[in-house]
Formats: sequence, structure tokens, C-alpha cells
Amino acid sequence: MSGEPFTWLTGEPDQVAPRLLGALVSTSRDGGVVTVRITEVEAYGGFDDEASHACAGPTRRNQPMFGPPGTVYVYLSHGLHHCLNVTTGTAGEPGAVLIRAGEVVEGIPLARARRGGRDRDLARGPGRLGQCLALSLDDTGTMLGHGVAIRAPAVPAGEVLRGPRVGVRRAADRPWRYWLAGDTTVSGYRRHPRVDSGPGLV
DNA sequence: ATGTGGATCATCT
DNA sequence: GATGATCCACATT
Repeated sequence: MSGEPFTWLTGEPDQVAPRLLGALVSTSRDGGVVTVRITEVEAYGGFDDEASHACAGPTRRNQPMFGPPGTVYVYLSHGLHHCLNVTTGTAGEPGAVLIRAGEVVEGIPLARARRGGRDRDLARGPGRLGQCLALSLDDTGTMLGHGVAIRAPAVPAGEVLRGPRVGVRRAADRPWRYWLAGDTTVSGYRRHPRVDSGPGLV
């Protein structure tokens, strides 16, 4: 009961990120369960990661990133999209993994009602995934296992590829995006229209 | 297939 | 008052 329930999430975000591939995220809302099998993730670090929300230190929004592993961090993107992160690292050492895409494996009718469009695209992208799971800002700061649950993959994921992160302006080339090779639910790579020149890899 | 621009709002300076 | 870890629609090749 007591102790560290989320040891599998403890460690550097880029080490933990691939462990989330194949894991099952679910919410139970509006009288139905929706479960997504994760196929794409992105790691975000702390003060040394220019692309991370935690880079400039703790604020009201990013507070959950400084919490213990297994903390849910949801942020609102462009006023429209609720994006899901899971905190990694250790308390006081900011780090998180953004759940970027997945395949809906349970509650497809409910996911369709919330999203529409092709089944393959239901959770293809962080905003769409958040909409599928009916996330809101009320989820941020909660612990996994309450509103949002994640089951670790029964077996380690198959072939994992990695590459630069999607849509970030700073540190755009740090290869901290991980996905399952050949999976059709992985989102398309989009580079930020105005990437800052600079270190990128450090 | 690829590229541009608009929507929309919580958060931070 | 500016910004953005996005998505969709529409335009052009």
C-alpha cells in the first residue's frame, strides 16, 4: 500500500519515455471507459531543456512537473487542446513524458462520439488523444490511478524508433520523441515553422 | 503531398 | 499584451 507505486516511472525522462510505449491509458467518464494503447511519446526535462515547460522554474501551470513520478500534468494548448503528460524523475527534479498518440482499444464508440473522423486518427496527436479521453485541467496535479490510469505494458514494446520532437521552437532537434515502428496511429512529424537556431542537441 | 493561416484561452511578464 | 509541447481548413503543386 505505502511506498513507491511508480518505480517504473522513476528516472531520467528520456529513459522512462520508451517504457510507456505499449502502455494502456484510460479514463472513465460520461458513463463509459476509453482506453488508449500508447504508440508515441516525447520526453521533456528540467532547467537544461529549453523546450520544457519546467525550464524557467516552477510556476502555477507546471507545478505538477516538480511532483513525484506518476503525477498527471495536463496543460491547455492554444486554448483548445488538453495535452497529457506523466511526471518522471524524482520529486523536486522536474521531468515529464508527453503522451503524443495511441490507438483506441476500448470504448471506440464513445471516442467516436467525442472526436469523429477516422478511427485511426481518434488519438493520433496529443490534442486528439486528450479529447478522446475527455481530459480537463481538473486532472492536472492528480496522481495516476484516480481520474487517469495507466497500466504498464505487459511485455516491452517491439521496435522503437526515436527522432526530434514535434512542433517545438527551442531545442527542436533533441531526439527525445519515441514511437513504435510501423504503427499507423503515430502522428506525422511537423517541424515548428520558426525554429530558433542554437544548440538544439544539448 | 505540402504549405500557409486562423481559432482561442490559460498562463506568464 | 504576448505566447504556444495543436488541429483543421483551404490553397497550391
